[in-house]
Amino acid sequence: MERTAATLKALSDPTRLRIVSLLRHGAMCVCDLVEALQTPQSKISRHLAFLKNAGWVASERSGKWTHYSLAEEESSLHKHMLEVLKTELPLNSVCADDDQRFFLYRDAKPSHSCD
Amino acid sequence: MERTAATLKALSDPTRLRIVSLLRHGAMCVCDLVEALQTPQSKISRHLAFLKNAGWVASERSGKWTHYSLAEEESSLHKHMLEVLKTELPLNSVCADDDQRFFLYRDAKPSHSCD
DNA sequence: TTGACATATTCGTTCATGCGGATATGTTCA
DNA sequence: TGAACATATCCGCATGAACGAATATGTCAA
Repeated sequence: MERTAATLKALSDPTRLRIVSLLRHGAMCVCDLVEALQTPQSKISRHLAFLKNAGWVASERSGKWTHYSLAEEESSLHKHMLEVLKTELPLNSVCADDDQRFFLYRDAKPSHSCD
Repeated sequence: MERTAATLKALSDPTRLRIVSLLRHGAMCVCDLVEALQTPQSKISRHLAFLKNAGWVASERSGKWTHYSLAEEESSLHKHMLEVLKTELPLNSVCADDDQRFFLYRDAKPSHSCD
């Protein structure tokens, strides 16, 4: 029960919800998130650590960059929650705006600039 | 987004998850919850207030007693989350034990003793 | 090896939350 | 009215989270 509560606690912050929503587009590095969310790097990094610790995201280092992605679902609750989040979060205007900025930014930057 | 985070924050505590799980059996008064969860009354009452404030439960006064029940879903996210919780929480052994105690207690007490 | 860059962590502060125990509020019934 | 009961709220305390700003760590490239 403690573990379940901790899993859900990770979803109790607006910045973390925005990150989860954005990551449904696939893996991305911290600088992508900083751009899309227009939020200081240290804040993003801290929330990513929180999400990772709770099992929501996974990270993989690639040279200078660390790519974050949604983690494999470790439990049935995790899996079903993630389905709901993927469906519901994008409907929120804040997340929709993040998506917009993310696509603009991604299309503008040279491909493979973060590998 | 703030509201969504607040809704989910209400699910970030073990006692509150146990309450939500138990309430799937229908409306009950605070004393039922105190019995089933074997938890001090002030603690139950505080968490009920938190859940009510977040929109997860509704209360109705009936004489001396206040009956709590799961609230009408106010949003799509709320609705889908509740479906997941109703399915997943009872699988947890802590909630299963609560259920057990609840049924024993309810069957033992005179009917209509809390109306 | 030095400098530039991406990311993580620390520091100090502020605010929220959780708790048990005590008490307040509100209701019923004698 | 006053006692008994159900529930809500307050107190004092301890812990945890969030934040911006600064700094540390790790990697690359010249």
